[in-house]
Amino acid sequence: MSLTKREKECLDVIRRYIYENRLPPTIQNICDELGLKSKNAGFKILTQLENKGYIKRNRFISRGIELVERVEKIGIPIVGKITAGVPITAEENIEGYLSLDQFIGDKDNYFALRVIGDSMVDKGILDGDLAVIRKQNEIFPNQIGAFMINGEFTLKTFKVDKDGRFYLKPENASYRPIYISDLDQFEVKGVLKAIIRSYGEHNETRKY
Amino acid sequence: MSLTKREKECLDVIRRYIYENRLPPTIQNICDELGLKSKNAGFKILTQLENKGYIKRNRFISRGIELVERVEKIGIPIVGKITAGVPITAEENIEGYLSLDQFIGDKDNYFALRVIGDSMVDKGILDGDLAVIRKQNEIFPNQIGAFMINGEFTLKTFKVDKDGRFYLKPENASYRPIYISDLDQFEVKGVLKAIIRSYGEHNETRKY
DNA sequence: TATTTAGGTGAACATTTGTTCAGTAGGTGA
DNA sequence: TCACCTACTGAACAAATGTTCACCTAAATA
Repeated sequence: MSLTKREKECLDVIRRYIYENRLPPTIQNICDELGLKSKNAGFKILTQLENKGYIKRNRFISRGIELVERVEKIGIPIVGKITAGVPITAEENIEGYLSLDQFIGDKDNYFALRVIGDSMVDKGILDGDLAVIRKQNEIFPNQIGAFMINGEFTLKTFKVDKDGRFYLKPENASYRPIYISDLDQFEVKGVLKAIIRSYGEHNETRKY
Repeated sequence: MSLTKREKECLDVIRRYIYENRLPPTIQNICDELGLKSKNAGFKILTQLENKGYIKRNRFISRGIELVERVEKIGIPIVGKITAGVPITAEENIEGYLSLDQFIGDKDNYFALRVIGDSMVDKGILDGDLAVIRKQNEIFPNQIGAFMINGEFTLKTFKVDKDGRFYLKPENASYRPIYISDLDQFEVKGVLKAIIRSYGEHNETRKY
């Protein structure tokens, strides 16, 4: 069932509140955020969201709101295709959200990136993996990081050769290192902090 | 600073409440669990836990309790060394906890396993990775699973050869497949659902 | 012995919270 | 035109919530 504009706004408020406070909002909190003067207005929207299956409510406890959607939506943003020039965590780049409480404390400094291609397989990073990146503009040699080079976004190992030249090393023998010259537009976007890989359903018929 | 018995009990109650309800408890909730008749008793314990740095409190909102410890403790258990014969998720096997809200709903059916060795590197599973396993006693061919064979716990790909014989395939050319005979004590413990790898700190000196 | 500390009870309180009832106003479709 | 929906306001209320004050008790400590 589809959401009205107001219901969607309400859902966003709930998501954001949980993200920021690590616990669900009260009805009053929601009303404040939506600019509603009567708690009843918020109460009704919640009931609608519940009926449409977007939230679950525990009527016996305060703040008893639970998002039915995968809680991925509450955590750090998963960046899909990166649009060059646009800030990484801009809305249009976000594929979903990942909740990894390990990173509690400075969640804002993280984002996740869907790995495309096999250029890092030798380090056990496969196509489709989720790379959790901590935003930073500097990086140590031999660290794996996320880089923007000539408008392209990429995950590689940062290296410095004996002559002090920088290059990005794909961890796959069939790819060549990318040397960075002064002519290149180059930017360190962050450093790899974790890899998360999900295994889906089986593809066979008989179970044992 | 160390905890008194009661403080530790209180902390456990908070952890469990969050785990079960996905939001922090009220003071009353805590008192109920601890068998306290006066909210003041719980209030005081919370203040002590706060002073000792085990929780943070937001005094402006209800349920404003936040665990300071890594929230890893609230999620699914991370199994370290497995003691043969002992249930996998028995206390002595548990290395820590992992919070991965992706698995919300049936968290109880998951555990995480620290990967030891390089027997699965060809599938991008490295030494030290965390393998998230869903408990089940059956598995499809070609799925990666956790198995107990002759008292040893292992993560391998489950295979059936053309003659219908079962074997566990290490994903590393230097290891040999393990055929399962009727003489072997063999058990399927679960199926691999995710791999999580954390990257620690740098090991270089100069940052760029 | 006197005092501190952990661990309570019990009552009181101002707010917050969830909820219900009774309305209002604009827009849409029959 | 009428009914209906979305989207509110406003008032009321019982219960829950966080907090404070006064006081109790057993065990450890000075």
